[in-house]
Amino acid sequence: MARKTGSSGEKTAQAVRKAAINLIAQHGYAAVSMRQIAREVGVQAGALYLYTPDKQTLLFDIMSVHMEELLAAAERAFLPGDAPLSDRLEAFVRFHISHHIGRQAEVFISYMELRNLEPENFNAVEALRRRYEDMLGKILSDGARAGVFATGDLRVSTMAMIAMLTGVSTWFSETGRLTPAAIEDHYVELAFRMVGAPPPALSQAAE
Amino acid sequence: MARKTGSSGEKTAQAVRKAAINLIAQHGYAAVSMRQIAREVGVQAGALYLYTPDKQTLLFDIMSVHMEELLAAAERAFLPGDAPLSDRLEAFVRFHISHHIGRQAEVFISYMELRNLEPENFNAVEALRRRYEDMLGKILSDGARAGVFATGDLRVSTMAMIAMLTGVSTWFSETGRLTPAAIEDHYVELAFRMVGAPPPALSQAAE
DNA sequence: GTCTATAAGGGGATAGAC
DNA sequence: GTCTATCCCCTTATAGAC
Repeated sequence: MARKTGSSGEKTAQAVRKAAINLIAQHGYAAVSMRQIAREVGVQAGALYLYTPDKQTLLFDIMSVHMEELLAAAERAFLPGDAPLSDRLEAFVRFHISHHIGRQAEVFISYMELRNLEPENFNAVEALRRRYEDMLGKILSDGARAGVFATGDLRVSTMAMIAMLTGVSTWFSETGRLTPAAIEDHYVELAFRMVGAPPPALSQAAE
Repeated sequence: MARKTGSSGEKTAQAVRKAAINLIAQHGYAAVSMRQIAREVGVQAGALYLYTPDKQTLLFDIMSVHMEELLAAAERAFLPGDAPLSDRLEAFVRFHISHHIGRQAEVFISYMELRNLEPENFNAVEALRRRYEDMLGKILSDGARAGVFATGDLRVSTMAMIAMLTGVSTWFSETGRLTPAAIEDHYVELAFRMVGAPPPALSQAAE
């Protein structure tokens, strides 16, 4: 990713990406001009085209890199299918919260700017998102089949849990009242109760 | 709201509002031009300024009217503080889901376009949103104090539940597999389990 | 690798005719 | 109540100097 049009400085390429992420998260893709990004980086507007063929590709790269990092990190954090279901759910929740807490700008962009992707790019990003959702879907469906989780409609429960968890990025603040660890614990508790299972920190007894 | 600059046709005013809502929800405030809105309405761009003093006010009106309608409808749907807590939570969840299902465009705008509001307008909309969140917060804190709901950290639980419920607007489709009534039921179940209370459809026994 | 200059077009908003 | 015409500014992207 981070497609170069020439053999330019890697440092500047990263600065462009970072500036674009911050500005787009703050003001929105359509509202941010290439001149603004250039000013933030400390170069002239024309120089940006050494690092991206156009503005649309810059957005697509931000979103697809974010989704690919999310998937790769999720796959590393995931427990195999033969691990206890409560461990698998807990690992997913803790991973999702901690990953999202440190990436508020990217998360925001990946939700908000889908509509500004050209159709081909949109489909690519959506496919990655669906793959991620399915990782939780698999845990919940395995749990429902095993009688450990009560999911009702699986798709609704999956979407509800993802929405609940991702919501952390709308209010989390580094300087806030709660530590990331405390927030993780809390969401683990909520997620377990949501599927009618005893939160791991409280007890191992059946409901 | 829907501030007029003159005494113009109410029908056109509504058409402008509706076109703006649909276009902004689809493409984003910054990406939609006044000319596009005018084309959708079937007038020339200049004529729009009979119905709004400027583009920013058009956005603010859409968002503040949406939030005020939400609050007014919520207050009508709400049960008094002396009603059973489970009834109050169920009423909130059913109201929230049904209200949001029919207003996907407005809901989307009210989340996405906050950053495009000028500071004064932003503060006004945020105050309305906070008032709405506090309505759920009150139900949960009353329930926690009565020992009926397990909320852990009240603010986290409130934000998590709002995020879970509002998420319905990202995937609901009129032509989808599930009816609004079935979706409502499902979210009621999830919400009750989330706070460790027995879903009303299943039983009235304490946990 | 970055700059300046510029092409080509779209933006919000207003004036004044009808 | 709406239209046409227009002002002035900003946009993305490219060309060519350094």
